[in-house]
Amino acid sequence: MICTTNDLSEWKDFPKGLKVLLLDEDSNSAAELKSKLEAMDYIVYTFCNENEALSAVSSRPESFHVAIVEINTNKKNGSFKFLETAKNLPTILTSNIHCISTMMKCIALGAVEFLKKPLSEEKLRNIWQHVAFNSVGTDLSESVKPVKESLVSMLYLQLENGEPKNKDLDKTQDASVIHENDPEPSTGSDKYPAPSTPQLEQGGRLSADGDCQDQANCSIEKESSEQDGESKSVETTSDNTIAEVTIPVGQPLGPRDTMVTEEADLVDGTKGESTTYSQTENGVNSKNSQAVAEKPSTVSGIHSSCLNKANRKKSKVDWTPALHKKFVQAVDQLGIDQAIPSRILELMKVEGLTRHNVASHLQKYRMHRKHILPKEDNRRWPQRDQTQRSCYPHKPIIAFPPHYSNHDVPVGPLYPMWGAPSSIQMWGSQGYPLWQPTESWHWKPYPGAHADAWGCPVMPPPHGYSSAFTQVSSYQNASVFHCSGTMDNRSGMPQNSVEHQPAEEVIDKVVKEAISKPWLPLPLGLKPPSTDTVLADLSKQGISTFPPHINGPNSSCHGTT
DNA sequence: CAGGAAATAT
DNA sequence: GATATTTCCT
Repeated sequence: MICTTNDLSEWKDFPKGLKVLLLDEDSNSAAELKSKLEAMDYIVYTFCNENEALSAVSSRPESFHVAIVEINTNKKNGSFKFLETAKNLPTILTSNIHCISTMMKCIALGAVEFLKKPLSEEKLRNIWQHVAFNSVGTDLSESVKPVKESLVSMLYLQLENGEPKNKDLDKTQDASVIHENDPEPSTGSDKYPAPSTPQLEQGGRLSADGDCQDQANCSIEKESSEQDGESKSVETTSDNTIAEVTIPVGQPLGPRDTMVTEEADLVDGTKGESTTYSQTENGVNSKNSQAVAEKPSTVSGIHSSCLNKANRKKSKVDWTPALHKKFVQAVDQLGIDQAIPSRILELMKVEGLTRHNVASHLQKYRMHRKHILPKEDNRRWPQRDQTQRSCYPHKPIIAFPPHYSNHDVPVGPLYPMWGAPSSIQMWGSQGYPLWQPTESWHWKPYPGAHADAWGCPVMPPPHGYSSAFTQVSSYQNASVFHCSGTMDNRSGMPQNSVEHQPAEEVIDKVVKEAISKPWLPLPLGLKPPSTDTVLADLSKQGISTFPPHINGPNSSCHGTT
């Protein structure tokens, strides 16, 4: 959608050189596809045998930029295996079968797209979008470099193309910009801290609007104003790469890959400089390339690969759900009382983030907690719906807790999902855990996982309980279908605040995990039962004594590490 | 200098 | 109006 047909036609020769691995057991189909792809200048490597394809991928991963795998009814597993094995290779699945669940599964397993056959030129033409142009730390990035560059120049060519006369204008402005902010040319990558990890974030889409001319004329003033000497933070930079720069970095931190991307800013201020922190769950490659340079227009990046630096002046931290999650986890871990900006910052380990950023976020976070939670509490307790929401279906675990009105502390988080009575619903039915709520952080990440981010359990117990959230998410990703069951409404069920309970297995697993690893934070949404509650519970079950270790996480874990 | 709250800016 | 940044006070 970002690219119009026109754009594409102008780029017609763009994908030239992009290497496509084609796996299709039907040689006819394969041949046909191959020729189509080749007609578009893709370089196609055909495989009719999955194992061969896989070995090719593993032996020379850099040889493929994207894979197109066809799956047929009888041998679905094959492609799943491919997906699972060739994780680093953006894989597009194609098939005659158009089964939503299969599609979902494929996506959940990491496929970047599912195309139904027949594959039209139109469909094929865009496959390059899935190439991880910015994927650093992968061989891929290297091999794709030429393509990337090609794309870049293509982009600018096109721009100039559209409006030759602007070129001058651009140049002029651009030049000034560069001079101002760019004391020293060349790649300044080393100067700035790189983000923390490699990820497979896909390159953003380049939107080249023919209209950019308009903006080309826009004024570019802000540039002059400041270049804070203490560049505040987020400066990532890698050398070339036009509009969007994604920096890889250090070591893989498992699920907490974090990356920072920097958008090129548009002089016109439309979407000024902005930095986006985002992370990907490691599980499936998430391909939410949100960071997209709106319009490369004015500040043509072409003249300035140095744009990076020019950019790095003032960037705005975008508290994406992922980033926020990290934040929350950090706060959790520290405990509400220990949660101070500097510590949180440390825990988050997000390159480029500053203490100020965190402080600011924390401020807001606290505010929300104070205002939102109390209300929720009052609203919720008086009702009798805890019963089924409870993790312990057999009985309401907690009697009505006294309403602690204010201190944001004591109030045990309510049950599974507090909060957002209705808002959560929306995503309760989603089927694509991969989707990322792009906007506000009212994001409700995943169904069943928890509710409002703010309302999260970052509570009193010094040892937060949220990290497991990640796990929950993963589980859910793994079982994309579980939610289907949510739909069927058991008649009698009062539509309690939260009906979309995750699949039981998921809950089980999480609970089990929580039980077996008491030292880990509880999953969001799970509330440690109070000691009293537990005792009462046990006694009702005829158990009057209990081993010491059973003591509630709640009351005892004050491990002030 | 850091944390936190309030004022500003976008 | 919300959210992020900056400023100011402690």
